Amino acid sequence: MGRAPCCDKANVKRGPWSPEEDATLKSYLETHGTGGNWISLPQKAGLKRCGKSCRLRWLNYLRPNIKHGGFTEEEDNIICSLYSQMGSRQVSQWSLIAAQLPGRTDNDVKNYWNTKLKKKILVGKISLSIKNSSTNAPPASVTNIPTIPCSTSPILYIPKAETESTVTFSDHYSLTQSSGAFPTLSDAGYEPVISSTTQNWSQNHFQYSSFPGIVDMSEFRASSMNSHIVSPSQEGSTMSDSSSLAMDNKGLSLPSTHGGPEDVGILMDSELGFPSDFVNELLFQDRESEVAANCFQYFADFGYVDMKPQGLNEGVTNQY
DNA sequence: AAGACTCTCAACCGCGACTCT
DNA sequence: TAGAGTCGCGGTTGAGAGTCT
Repeated sequence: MGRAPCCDKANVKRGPWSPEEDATLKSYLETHGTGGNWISLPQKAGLKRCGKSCRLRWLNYLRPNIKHGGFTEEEDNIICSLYSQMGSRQVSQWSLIAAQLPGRTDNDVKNYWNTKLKKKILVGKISLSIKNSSTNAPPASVTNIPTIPCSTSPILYIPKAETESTVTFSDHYSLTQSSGAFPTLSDAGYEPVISSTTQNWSQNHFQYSSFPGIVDMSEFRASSMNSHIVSPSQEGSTMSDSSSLAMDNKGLSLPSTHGGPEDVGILMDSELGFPSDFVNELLFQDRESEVAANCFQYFADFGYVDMKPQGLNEGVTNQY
């Protein structure tokens, strides 16, 4: 037995809102507010709409100060950083991310991620793998995330969860350590560098500058014009000219020896066989270097799917 | 020029969480 | 405490616009 419908679907209008309906809803809400009940609101306002539809229309379109389209690079960075921290199945993920972007709605952020941002991220003539979660730790609170003005290095710091520790380095990269189970960069002998931009942050907020054996892949991206671009939400439709597989976080169920169902970040394997993190544009250049060895071990613990570009390897190789 | 294909995003859906009685 | 009603979320759909062939 299913749940009772929220409204009489036979007697409500569906589909796009007309300007008149918008005006009616906006006028009513500006005068009366929601009255704490969206379900009864359309009847009071004289609209033949479902209450949920009214709520959605207001929140996503009519509400004051809503911004549409034209996401900035800074907003891109914030979304990527938060997404990679939260994973794809974090409850309230999109609303939490949207909360960090004034004027943006969760629907906007979600659409933007699914249609544009994933493509930007997935640019690169390298095969990709997806790393699953490192932790069952509670999600980091995002309400206190400081963002650095664009005039400085665009660093976004994610506060530590109770059982996690996170080191942030380069402009976009961080490593999260869960309950001391994985080596950190400081384990490898690197001291944290406290950036001048971090002076108001907690002393736990470390920024690492550069690491031998790890290179910034963003430089590669510019030259990766023959990349395989994937729209995971529409996989299959956009890949007709490529042997690459469309993958997203929900597309794989990876075994984890460390718990958590959420996918956090995405690992790739370069053509050279070195692990990399394409979300954060870092390539572990040298397996043998001290840091890379530690980090590689860190990633290797998770297992990953290795996908080779067409011509190098047919199909998908699991490396669990 | 036109049909096929792709992309975008507003809107809908179902479900878990929450609130109220 | 249980059940009904409602809210708010992520996932998904599909119409229309844009682009390609």
